[in-house]
Amino acid sequence: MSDRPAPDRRRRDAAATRQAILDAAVAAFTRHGYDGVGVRDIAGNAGVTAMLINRYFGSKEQLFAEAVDVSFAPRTVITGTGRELAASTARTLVSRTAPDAEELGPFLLMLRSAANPRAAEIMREAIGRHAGRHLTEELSGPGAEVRAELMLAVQAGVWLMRHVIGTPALAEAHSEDLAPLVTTLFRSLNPTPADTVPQA
Amino acid sequence: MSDRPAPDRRRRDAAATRQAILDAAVAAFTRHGYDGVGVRDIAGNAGVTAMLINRYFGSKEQLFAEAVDVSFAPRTVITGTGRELAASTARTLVSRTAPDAEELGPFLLMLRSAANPRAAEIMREAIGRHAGRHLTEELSGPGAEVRAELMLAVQAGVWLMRHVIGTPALAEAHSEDLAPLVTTLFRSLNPTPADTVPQA
DNA sequence: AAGCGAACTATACACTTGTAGAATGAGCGA
DNA sequence: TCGCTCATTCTACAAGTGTATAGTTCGCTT
Repeated sequence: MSDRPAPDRRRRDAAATRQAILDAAVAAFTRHGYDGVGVRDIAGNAGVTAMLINRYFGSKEQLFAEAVDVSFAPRTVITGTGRELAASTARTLVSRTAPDAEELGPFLLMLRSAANPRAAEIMREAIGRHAGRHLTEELSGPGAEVRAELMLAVQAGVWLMRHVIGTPALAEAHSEDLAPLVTTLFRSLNPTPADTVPQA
Repeated sequence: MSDRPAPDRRRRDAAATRQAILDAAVAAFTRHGYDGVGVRDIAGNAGVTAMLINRYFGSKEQLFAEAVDVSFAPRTVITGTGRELAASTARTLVSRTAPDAEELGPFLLMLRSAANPRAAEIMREAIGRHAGRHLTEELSGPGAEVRAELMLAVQAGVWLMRHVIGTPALAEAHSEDLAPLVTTLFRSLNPTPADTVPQA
């Protein structure tokens, strides 16, 4: 399970090694999930021995926590603002979940690690710290938190069905056909500021 | 990890034992995912030894395949028909994903097993065989398959954020507040038959 | 060049995993 | 009551898990 070749041997550099481990961890956890990777795999991809993980991070769990933080922090869970938020985010989501796309990201990490309760807890906290807060600010109005989390839910669901499970219609759908549908979904969660939240 | 007490000892009855194993497997895979349970756990909950799993199902993987089929087959992934489909399905989804609800179901099984590629493949096939086909028939019009799978995606996403990750706003939301939002989501995927699919 | 602290590795342990093969024991027809 | 069949269990194995302890070697400082 050596997803990528070990980088050139570093001259002994603690900071660089730590970073290499963290990078390898983000990639590996994203591809295989928390329980799907062993510390030996991660260390191997970083070009070191498994023990260094404990030395620099304390445990696999703490490494995961840092990897989650890295993956969730700067990522563009939403793109665009105001009226363009829905369409822009939908386009980004659709293009990133395309079968050939290779820019993975936090949703994949979340989906593939969700089975582990401790991992789920760690990810919940990271969402609160990063994506959730950010999204809530963008979606004004009553119940912004709930609508923000629903928007995350929709994105996670699309990632799941289109990229992880690989449901045929969704996986093979063309971007130009899929984006409008997803845009509609997002818009129903983010009505233009003057509107009120639609009630059923 | 003995989630439920072993049932009373059966008199030697191959069919009943097989069924007991299958029931225990559905429960265990739903709660912990494919990689999160061992055959010894499942067998223990069924009141037998791990070896019987191989005897009756061939392997853990084949047991999982049967468990997936059982879990996906008769479940009500959608409820109601026509104009009531969106609101009815939303109500069901919201009540089932409530924090205290204890009727689990196929979405949890899917989310918690998604990390394993082989499990994902098995589940994709089961969806095509059951839920996907059923839903597509209900959602007429062009692109029904894609919209059906998007509807599954939304449901999976809500399950994920509300029940698995436990994102605070969604987890604590009252049903009467959440159901209308989800209904809106579903409606945008299932416009009343006379309408055309909304374009962005 | 010597010494020392830090970066890194080797070995090992206790445990769990899925599954194979042989042994056991219950229940039923005779 | 015997004896056979098959449901069920026992024992075992090879592989893999996370991590602790102890050892090795690099490279900077003096």
